[in-house]
Amino acid sequence: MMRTHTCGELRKSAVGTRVCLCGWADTVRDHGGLIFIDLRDRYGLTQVIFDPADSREAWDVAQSTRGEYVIRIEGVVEARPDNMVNTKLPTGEIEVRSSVIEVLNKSKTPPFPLDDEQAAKVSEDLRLTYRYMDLRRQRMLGNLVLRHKLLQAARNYLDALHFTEVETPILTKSTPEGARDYLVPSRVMPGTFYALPQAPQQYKQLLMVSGLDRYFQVARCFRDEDLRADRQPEFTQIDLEMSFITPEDIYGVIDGLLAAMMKTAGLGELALPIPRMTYADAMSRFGSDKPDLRFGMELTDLSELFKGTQFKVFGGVLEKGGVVKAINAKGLAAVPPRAIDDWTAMVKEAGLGGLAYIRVQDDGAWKSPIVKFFSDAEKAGLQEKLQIQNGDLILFAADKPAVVHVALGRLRLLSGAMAGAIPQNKFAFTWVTDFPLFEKNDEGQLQSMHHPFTAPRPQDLPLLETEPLKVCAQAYDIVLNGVELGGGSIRIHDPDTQASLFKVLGFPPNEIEERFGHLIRAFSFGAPPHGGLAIGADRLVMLLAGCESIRDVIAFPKTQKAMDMLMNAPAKVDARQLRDIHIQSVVAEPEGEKK
RNA sequence: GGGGACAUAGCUCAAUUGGUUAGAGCGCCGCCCUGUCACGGCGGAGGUUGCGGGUUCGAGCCCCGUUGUCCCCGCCA
Repeated sequence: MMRTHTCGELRKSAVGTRVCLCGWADTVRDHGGLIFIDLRDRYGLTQVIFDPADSREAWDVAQSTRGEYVIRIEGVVEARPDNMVNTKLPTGEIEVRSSVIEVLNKSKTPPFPLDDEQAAKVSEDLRLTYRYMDLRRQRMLGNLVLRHKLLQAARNYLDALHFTEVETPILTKSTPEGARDYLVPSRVMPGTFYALPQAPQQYKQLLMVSGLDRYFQVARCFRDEDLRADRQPEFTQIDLEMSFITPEDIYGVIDGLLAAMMKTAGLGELALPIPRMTYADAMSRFGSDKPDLRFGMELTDLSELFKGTQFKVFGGVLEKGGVVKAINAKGLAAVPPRAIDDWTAMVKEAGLGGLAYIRVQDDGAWKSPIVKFFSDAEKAGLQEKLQIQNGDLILFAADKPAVVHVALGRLRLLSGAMAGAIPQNKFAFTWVTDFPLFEKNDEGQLQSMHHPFTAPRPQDLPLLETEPLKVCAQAYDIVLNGVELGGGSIRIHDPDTQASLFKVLGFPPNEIEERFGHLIRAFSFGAPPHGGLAIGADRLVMLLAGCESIRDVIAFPKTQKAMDMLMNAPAKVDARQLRDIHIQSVVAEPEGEKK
C-alpha cells in the first residue's frame, strides 16, 4: 500500500496509529538532530519528524531530502505537546514520527517559489511555462477544485430539472457573421474547411426540433479574437436550451442555477429573483449594457435643467437633440490634474468633444472652468439633482445619447474605482432585458445585435420592416459586477418571421440557403417555440473564486498572443502534413531554416 | 490595427546626473545546530543588465529598432 491517509486528514483522534503518507516535501527544517519535513499533497500539509534515535538510516535520507522531492513515509501519529501545536494548520495538533522514508522521485530546484504569497508576484509567463509547478500551489489547486465543484453543481441542478447533456461537434461549419473562426482544413475534401464552434448555437436549436425539450452542455467554444483578462480564444460555456417556454422560464432556471452555484462556492444564499432592468435603462442610468451594480454614482440627466441655458456648449448640444448628463464622483474633488487629463483623452476617444467638471472644494466653493456660465437656478438645480456635497467631483458629458452614455459609463467605473466606491466582497447580479434586435455596423448596414435567430418582441413585429432599429428583441444578458456572464434569447421558430428578418438584414436568397438552409429546413418540419442561454463558465468561476484573470481558473491558458507557453503552440508542422491537407504557407521561411 | 506599462542573479527588486569590481532579500550549495513550523547561525557560488544597432572617452541608465509578457481601445453575432 502506497499510503493509508492523505496529508490533510490526520487529527488528534488518530494518535497512536501507524500511517503511510505520500507527497511532496514542502519544507525541510534540519536542526542538526531533529529534522522536520512538511509533507504536502492536494489535501493539506502534515509535519513529519525524524529523530536519529529512531532510525539513523531514515534520518540520513531525510537530511538529503530537498524541496519538491516526492517521498513516502511510514510512522506513528503523535500528539504534539501543547506549546508546539501549530494553529495555522488543520493537522497542527499532530505530527508523524517516522522511521521509514523512501524517495520516490527527486526534483530540480523549482524555477520560482511555490508559496502563494511569493508566487503571486512571479511573472505570469514563467508561471505558464512551468504551469504544472504553478498548479501545485494551494491557491491554484483550489481554483481548479472550485471550478469542478461549480460545474458539478450546475450539472446536478440541471439534471434535476430534466435537462439532458448532449455533446455537439467540435468540427463544424464556419459562421462568418460572428467572431473570426478557427479553421481546420479537410484532408478528404481538398480546399474545404471545418470551423471550430463559436458556440453550439445551431446544434442546440436543432435538438429542440428533435424534441429533446431541455438540453445543456458544458461546451468548449472557440473565437479567434484578441484576448483580454476575461477573454481566452477557447473558453467554456454552460449552454442550455428549452422548448415551450417564455423568457420567465429562462430567468427562473438561471436564477436557481446561479443561486446553487453561489451556495456551492460557499458564498451564501443569493436573494432571488435576480433584479432586472431594460437595456435602455442600463444605458441611460449606468452607461453600459453590463452595469456594475455594486455601487451607485448613476448618470444624472440634466437636459431639462439646461434647456435654454446661456452656456453654449450645453445649449448647442440640446438644440441638436443631444443630452447633457453628469456623474457625481463622490469625494474626488482633489483628484490630480493628470487624472482629469487622462479621462479627457478617454472620453474624446469615445467621441466626446471634451470633459467638463466641477471640483467642489472643502469650503464649498465650486472650482471649474464652466461654472461662470451657469445661472443661479442652474446651480441650484445641479446641487439638488446631483446631491452635491463638499469634496465631490462632478463630471459632465454633452453629446448624442449614445456617446454620452459610453463616455460617462467608463468614467463611472474609473472614478468609482479611484474613489474606492466599489465593494470587493459583493455579488451584484442583474438581468439586462429588451436589447435592440439590430444595430448599425461601420458601413451603416443593419446587423443582428445578438444573432439572426433572435426573436423580436411580439408587439414590435409591425416595426420590423419599417423601423427596424426600434424593434426590441426577446434577448437578455445576465450580468455580475459589471461583467457580462452570459446571454440568450427566445429564438424565431416560424419560417415566415425568419424570412422577413433575413430580408431586413439584406441577406440575398442564395446566401441564406447556403448559410442557414439546413436550419430553415429543420424549422419547416415543426419546430417548437424555444429559447435558451449560455453562461461563460470561466468568467463565473473567476468572479466566484475572487480572481482578477480568467487565466487563474483555466488549467492551461494562453497568453495575450494566444500562445501556449507550456506546449509551445502554435508551432510549425512538417511539409508532409501540409501536403496532406492541401495547404501551402505564404509566410516566407527565414534564411537558414529552409528545408 | 492602435495606446500604455514592464524586461538587471533561479525568484522579487535596487543601482544618485551617463562614471571604480552591478547590490539586497529570498532561494541554491557547504558547515554548525535535538522542538522547528517563513527554524536559526557562519561561509560560498551565482550576471552576455531580453536581443540588435547607435550616441559617448565611458551606457543597466540616453536614442533607434526588435522580441516577449501584461493592461486597455478597436475586435469579441
